[in-house]
Amino acid sequence: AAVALLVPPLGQALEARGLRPLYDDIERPLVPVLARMEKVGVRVDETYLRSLVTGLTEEVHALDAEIQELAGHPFLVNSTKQLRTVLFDELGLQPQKKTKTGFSTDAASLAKLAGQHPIIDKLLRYREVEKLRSTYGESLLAEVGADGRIHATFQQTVARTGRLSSDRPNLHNIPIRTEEGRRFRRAFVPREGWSFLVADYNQIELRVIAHLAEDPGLIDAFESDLDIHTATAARVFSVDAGAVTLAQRSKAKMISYGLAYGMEAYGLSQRLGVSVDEASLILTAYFEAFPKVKSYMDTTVEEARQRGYTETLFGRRRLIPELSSSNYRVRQAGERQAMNAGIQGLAADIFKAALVKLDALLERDRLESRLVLQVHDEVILEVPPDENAAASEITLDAMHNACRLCVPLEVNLSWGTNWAEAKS
DNA sequence: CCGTTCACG
DNA sequence: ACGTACGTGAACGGA
Ligand SMILES: [Mg+2]
Ligand SMILES: [Mg+2]
Repeated sequence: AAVALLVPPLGQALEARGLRPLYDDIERPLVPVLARMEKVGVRVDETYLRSLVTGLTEEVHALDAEIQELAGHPFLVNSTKQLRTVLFDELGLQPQKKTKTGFSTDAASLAKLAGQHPIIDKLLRYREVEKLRSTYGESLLAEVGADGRIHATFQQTVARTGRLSSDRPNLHNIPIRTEEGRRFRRAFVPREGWSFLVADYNQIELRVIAHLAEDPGLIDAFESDLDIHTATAARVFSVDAGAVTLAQRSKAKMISYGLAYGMEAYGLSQRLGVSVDEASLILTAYFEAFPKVKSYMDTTVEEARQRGYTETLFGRRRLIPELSSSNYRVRQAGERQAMNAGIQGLAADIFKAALVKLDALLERDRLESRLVLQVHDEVILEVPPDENAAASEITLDAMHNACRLCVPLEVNLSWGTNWAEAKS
């Protein structure tokens, strides 16, 4: 009753900002879709998860002892403060970079010290294993409910770009990049006798950039049959696609990823392990090959500066007060946020539209298949054996046709008896 | 409660 | 309120 009083003013606020379609067609219909996913949850193989934890706990324990032995005295390896003292005061290793509170001990800094002392390799391994044990072992186990499933909360109003987030637990950052971590994905399994269908967008942010910037080279690259990074490298380094080296491809790939974040020459140089001068040359070559990407970025920042906010293609706004800060660094950070918001935000809008559409199609066809997870550009469904074909078809349809851009939205589909299998 | 670190897209 | 790549959430240590 009291809530009814909110409808007129909130409705007017939506109208005034042109947000009515985004709300009516995407955000509001998405609420029950996410609610069902939370309620359904995802099944976890608890026994298997526990076995992973056991192995990791043993290794962490051993590494912990070795590290303290190499330090020459007991200390809390998990304490960055104590570790700083050991590395930079006692062992005399060269500090690489600073944080607010002292010298950094992050993995990138440690990696630069590799070979200078045997403690470094042990620490890197310790960090990796301890992360897996604590965050994805113990903590995930504690979230498994009496029904053998994990029920996260999917936040619709947290991320400033319009993305979803997941908490208690976060199911958006389950490991995949290392084989060791990827084992945790195997713990996520479908209902007995059913299968997982995983569908994810191929390069959605780069496609969004191609669309927004209307860059002919980038659009062409997506319409050719070439691998996108190879096609990009060919243009950047002015060689035939067939002559692109692996090193050139990986440089092109790194730029493409950094693009949506407003990466500069320094950032590129750090990630490529080349000099800032070389990185600067590569970045210049990129923007010469794709000039409209450059002008899109510039225009986006300028518009945001004037209005105080960015807007996605669907009208979603993000205020960026940092753009009028008197502090140069703060202002620069604001510029990168402005560049990124329209890109990450449009990809999120498209993905949400796909979720709503997919849910409607599952309902329309009275399928038992159900959405159990989503991760930014990926959906995971559990599917009974007799619905494989139908589920594939509507998932592809919903995602492929969620939005019409000037480049196709390509979707990868795969099946598995666990989350890891269905991603490989 | 903050800072650091690190997992993901 | 920050060096330099955006967006999250979580574990841990320490004040
Ligand atoms: Mg929960
Ligand atoms: Mg993808």
